[in-house]
Amino acid sequence: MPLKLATWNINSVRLRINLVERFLEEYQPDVLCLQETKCPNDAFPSKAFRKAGYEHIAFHGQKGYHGVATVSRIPFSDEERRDFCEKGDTRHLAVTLDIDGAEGVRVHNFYVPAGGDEPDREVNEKFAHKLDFLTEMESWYKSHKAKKNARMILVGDLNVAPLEHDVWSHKQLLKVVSHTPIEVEHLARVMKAHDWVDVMRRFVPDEEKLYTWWSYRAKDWAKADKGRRLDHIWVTPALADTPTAMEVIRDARGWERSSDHAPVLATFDI
DNA sequence: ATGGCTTACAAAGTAAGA
Repeated sequence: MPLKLATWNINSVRLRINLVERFLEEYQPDVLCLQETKCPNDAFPSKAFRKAGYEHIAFHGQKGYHGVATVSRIPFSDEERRDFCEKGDTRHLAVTLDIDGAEGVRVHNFYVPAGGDEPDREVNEKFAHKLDFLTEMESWYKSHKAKKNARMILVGDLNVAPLEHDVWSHKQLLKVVSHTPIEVEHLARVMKAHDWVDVMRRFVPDEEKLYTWWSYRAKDWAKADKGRRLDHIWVTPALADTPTAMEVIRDARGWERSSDHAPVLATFDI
């Protein structure tokens, strides 16, 4: 069956609930994973999602910042919220989609720490946290590897743009957090831990520019086009042959009072 | 000219994003 799944760093789900509704209406994903919901659990706008046909809702939020949520038209079970780095923050949520004739597909939704300004773990504890978070992801997925045929999708704002053409200027961003070699190495180790497949780059060659985030600070973000690919969709080898389409919904970045991230939409034949 | 903006918050400036 076809499965349409989207990931979007929404930068406040309450402020932009109208944009989320528009996105669901126009693009009709089966599953939407949100990051930076900035919303405590008791204030999550579940009603709007149910009204839009997304009856299956899981969230993991806190006051003020961070927060992830997964909403779905397909039933799911086995909700899991892992506390990476024992910070007590809200950066991970996993569910298992109940898909016919299969043991289910596990969807991991991540919001990896941004890492602050200075790319040096000795002087910047936010950067240390980011690297440690990635290292913990690596060891966690290594421990999953016993289940070699696990059918998993990993999405979210990973806050790392790994390839040269995942940023507008490789040279100018080498010392800018999100594109430094040490972050790229850490992310590569996470990928290797379960032989994750980079779904977005299956559809766009490595030599082509591909972004999901554009700063609010540019006067004209579309014209400057100084983007970065911070948001990702990965699958385990068991699902490597299932992706049939992928699109960055750049249009949504231009909607009135939009998030600084665009949604990424992928279709699978599961 | 990448940081110029944007968000949440028991609210004026602070923290956070990246």
